[in-house]
Amino acid sequence: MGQTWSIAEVERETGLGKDTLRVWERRYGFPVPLRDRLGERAYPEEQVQRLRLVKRLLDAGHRPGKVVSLNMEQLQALLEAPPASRKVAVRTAVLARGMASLEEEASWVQWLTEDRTDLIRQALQQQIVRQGLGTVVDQLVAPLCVLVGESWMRGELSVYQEHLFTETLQSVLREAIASVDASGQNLQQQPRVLLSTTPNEQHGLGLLMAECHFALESCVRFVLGTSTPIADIVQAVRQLRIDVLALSFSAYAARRDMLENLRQLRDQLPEGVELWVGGAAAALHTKSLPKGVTVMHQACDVSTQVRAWRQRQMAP
Amino acid sequence: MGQTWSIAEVERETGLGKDTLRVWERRYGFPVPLRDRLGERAYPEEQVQRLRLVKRLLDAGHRPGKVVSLNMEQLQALLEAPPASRKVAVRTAVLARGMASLEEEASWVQWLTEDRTDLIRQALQQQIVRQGLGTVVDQLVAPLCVLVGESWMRGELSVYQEHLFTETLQSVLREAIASVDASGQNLQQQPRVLLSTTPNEQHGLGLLMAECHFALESCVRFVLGTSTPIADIVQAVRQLRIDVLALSFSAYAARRDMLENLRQLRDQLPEGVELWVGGAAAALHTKSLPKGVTVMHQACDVSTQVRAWRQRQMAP
DNA sequence: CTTGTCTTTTGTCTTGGACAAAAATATTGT
DNA sequence: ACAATATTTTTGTCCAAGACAAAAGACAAG
Repeated sequence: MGQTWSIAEVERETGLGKDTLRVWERRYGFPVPLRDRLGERAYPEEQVQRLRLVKRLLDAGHRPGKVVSLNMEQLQALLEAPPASRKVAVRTAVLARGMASLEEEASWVQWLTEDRTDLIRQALQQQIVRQGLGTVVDQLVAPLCVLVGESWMRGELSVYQEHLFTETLQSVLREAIASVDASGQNLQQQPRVLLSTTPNEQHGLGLLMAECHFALESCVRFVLGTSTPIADIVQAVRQLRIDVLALSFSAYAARRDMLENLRQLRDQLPEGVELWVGGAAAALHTKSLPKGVTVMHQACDVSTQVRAWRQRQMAP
Repeated sequence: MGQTWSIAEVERETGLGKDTLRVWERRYGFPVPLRDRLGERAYPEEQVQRLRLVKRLLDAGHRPGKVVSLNMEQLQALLEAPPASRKVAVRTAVLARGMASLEEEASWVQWLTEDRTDLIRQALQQQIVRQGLGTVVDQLVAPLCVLVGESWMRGELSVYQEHLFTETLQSVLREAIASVDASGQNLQQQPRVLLSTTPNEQHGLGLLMAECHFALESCVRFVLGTSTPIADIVQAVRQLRIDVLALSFSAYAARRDMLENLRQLRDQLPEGVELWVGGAAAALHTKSLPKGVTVMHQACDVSTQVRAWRQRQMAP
């Protein structure tokens, strides 16, 4: 008799809300947890595993009604099939085109499956020296993230390997930023930039890639890290006399939350403060964004926009 | 007529669960939100602000029944008063004793209120060169975190300033770790260490301080970052052939979750893998921990324990 | 001062119904 | 044939009031 999970534990473990889990039980007949002596739901390990696969498929664009009641084999089959939604497929292709060759791709992910983060770190550092930080971020790191996301989706990578990958990238990029800062500052007029993510957004990698470009352009940067409440972002913008607020939204961001947060920010920010957003979130690449929000479709757009900003400051 | 917040927004903004907000309304008569045309709760800004203060008092050890129904002035008064709970007071005193002098304390926090993170960064880097990384982590960084926590509690610091502080520390410590690694490896037998936090624990600073000591002892380190599901921690331990699993629990960790997670880990980890825990969580310093868990009461305990581990490996 | 027992407090879980926002599908116009 | 608009289906979140166990406080006894 294996262990069982409470509904709160399953929420943490799978990222599916309590209300959602209960309503699926009613509608689709899965999951149907056991009950403990108190009548509370007790999910067996096997159902939690199945929920993990379902969550992956939802993130990949599938619909609950189609996948929640499928059994393990059917879920596995779908995960290995090509992306269901056309939108997802297109976006992936756009992002991944930077990678130099198929062989290279294979070797990076291969290293990850073998837990050789030391090799990844070393190779990245070498590439930065050879090609420069900007190029590496745009043409290596960004496509690599997409690749890793896909491999993870297909179940070729464990969660821990993805964590390890993220930490390795962070470490390398932070080091690179530090050495950019050390190599002297440009004296032109520079924007004061605030970098953050909105509440419930825990992914800081996109922010770090953006910071690389801001650092290369010698901007004055203030990094708040992930998941800052809206009210506090606004306060920081005011007190730090920020020119540009840069936000990042990951692929896991809920469309609804993202739009709501952007709307609130645009309303509450002082006149003249620019709002730049980027990241893998699909909703960013649609037209439904509030006015006054600038979208970075690729990491290198940051550099372009900073130069445009300077021009605007010169001749207003 | 100002804007209002939905219950989900208030949950994100204050950290108080939906269920909790509803049950407070029943029991204590606060908050009593307006209702939108649909009958759903719409919290006015003023009540959200009051909830933010209540949350701070709860984190400081006050009890809901005593503080939820207080008005703004009464809450403000309590926040400026000394810590209510004796336990909290004791713990704070222990941790803060490292700081060299009262004047120094004042100036660090002062810099923060003036948003001079550049000065903090610079001063820390200087101190690392003068006194060494280990000493700085134990006697400067750790007490500083406690001080900042207290100042924040009293409302002297904004949320964004606390975020800024955390990011600055992270940046400095990561750089320091990188240069320790660069300065050559010890060839003695070293433990393979996995560093992480359990689900819902977003604070990674404690982990980073621990990593400093592990780095100084030339351990082989794998960093998973924050909030890794238990099952994935266990898998990582197995596949990476880990000797020591190091976890960090912040002051905001829920006692219940922490004990449950530790129990599960201790059950699922392979024989012979050590489980070391540390951090500001009050529950760590009680005796109610499962067997087979080693507590680091201070950051420098890490170095001591690593040396002890080596001895045990030599003569088993 | 510490240790064990009793009482109050407090967060989380329960049920089934409801509805709007999002997505998919059908229908219309060019 | 294709683009824009209208209709239908799907889906997540919210509501209510009640229940109970784990945590914390109070009190007693060694």
